[in-house]
Amino acid sequence: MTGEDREARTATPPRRGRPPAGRSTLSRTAIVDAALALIDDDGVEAVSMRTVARRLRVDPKSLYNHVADKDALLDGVAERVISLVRVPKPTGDARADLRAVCLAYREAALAAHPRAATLVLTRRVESAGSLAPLDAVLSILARAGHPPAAAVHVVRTVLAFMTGTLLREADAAAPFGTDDFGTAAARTAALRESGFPAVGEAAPHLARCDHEHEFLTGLDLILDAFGSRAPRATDGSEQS
Amino acid sequence: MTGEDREARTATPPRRGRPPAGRSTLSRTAIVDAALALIDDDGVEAVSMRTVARRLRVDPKSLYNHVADKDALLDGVAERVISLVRVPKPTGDARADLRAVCLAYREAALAAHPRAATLVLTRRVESAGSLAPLDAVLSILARAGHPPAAAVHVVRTVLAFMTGTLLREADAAAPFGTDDFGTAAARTAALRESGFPAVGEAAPHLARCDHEHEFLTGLDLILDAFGSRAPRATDGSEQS
DNA sequence: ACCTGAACACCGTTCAAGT
DNA sequence: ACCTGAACACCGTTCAAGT
Repeated sequence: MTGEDREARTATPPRRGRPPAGRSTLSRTAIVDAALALIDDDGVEAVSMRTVARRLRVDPKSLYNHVADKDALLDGVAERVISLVRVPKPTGDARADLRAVCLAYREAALAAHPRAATLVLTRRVESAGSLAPLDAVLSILARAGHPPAAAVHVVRTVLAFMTGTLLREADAAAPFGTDDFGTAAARTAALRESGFPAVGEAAPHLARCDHEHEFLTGLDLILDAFGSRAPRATDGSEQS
Repeated sequence: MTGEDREARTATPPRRGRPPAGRSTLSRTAIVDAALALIDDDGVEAVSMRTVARRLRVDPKSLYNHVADKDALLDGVAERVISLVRVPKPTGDARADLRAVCLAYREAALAAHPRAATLVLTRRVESAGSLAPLDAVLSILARAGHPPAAAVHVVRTVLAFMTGTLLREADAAAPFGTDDFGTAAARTAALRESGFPAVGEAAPHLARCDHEHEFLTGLDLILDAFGSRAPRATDGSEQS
């Protein structure tokens, strides 16, 4: 902070033209880094081409030499975060391995960069860097005997559950501190007075949420459900 | 369009001060209506205080007399769409009744206002008008013998799955036409060349998606899973 | 109680001109 | 190949002044 001040005071006036040979200040990855750091500090809504450029001490328009537009930049951030998923080594126990990948995904998307989570969950990202977790899950399922069509279906169901759950976690984290007491009481009261009988009855349970427990038990439920459907042994072709 | 031109040419110069008595041009619901209509026509990203105001032939700043800010306006739109869910009459068959509410939710959130879907799925809305579907689900579960804590857990798991699934449907609808052939082939090829073996293997299945089938079978899977856990009969208190 | 003029501090993006 | 000055067409929002 004081370091930044000193640098700002010493700053040479912005030079024009190509930068001095080897000193290629800017790059796509540097820009994505800056955007992610900005999101970590101030949230997604703080991202603008101008604020990102400010962080890099660069003219906003310079970004367009490395990134198509703001939308592409945000895609880049989402992709980067997914690429941070540390896919665990498979043990051979399909169910446990699936669970482990899901936990790693939650770790990267939610714990490491909580304020970038909505980006990751909300944007359709399918570029090279982000396919590793998908590949891991598909190969676990293949080894367990699921034909590709069935495996894709499992992936989609699990991913849908995870997206919904993590999205809920992500924006619960924003307004309230993780486990808030006062607001839980207020929310209970509000739900009680809503005029909806069943909502009123369940009010205290609706007002607070143990996110981790919710995630783990929901995931187990779904994995159990798929586990109880015996996968086809070796044959890939089926009647439909 | 020609009608608009004519009106625009005839338009009286904007009058100042309070409008002529009974003619209260503006209201919160009128503004939400206009925003929703705008979203239906041009998508969420087309919404600005200025475009909404233009649609109402009103000064942008006038909106602030009825709506706190743009964020509150978008909340209002999400709430309105949820309030459009037509909760079906319960038949007494808990499983079928749950399924019916979920289908109604999908109908309202996705079929009726597809371009507003992300708004509904993405914003935490808990105000009076949008609690009806939640109340319906909770009362179905209560009647089936689930104690409140368990019922809330079921709701959360099902809602997470629905959020993820409908979000996927919503932004698949945007880029591609519902069932695209050419792009499916292109996507298959791209996934094959990704260098990830399991992804390559499953490429044709990843490239296309029967959204309705995916939704229905996923939902059945989850409902089956909960169905196989016998609900506690009458007693609400348990050991934990 | 509700509207608007003037104004502020922002945006994303283009393009030609520089080195 | 990469940077920037000038510029365009937008934003959300405030506030005092009007009726």
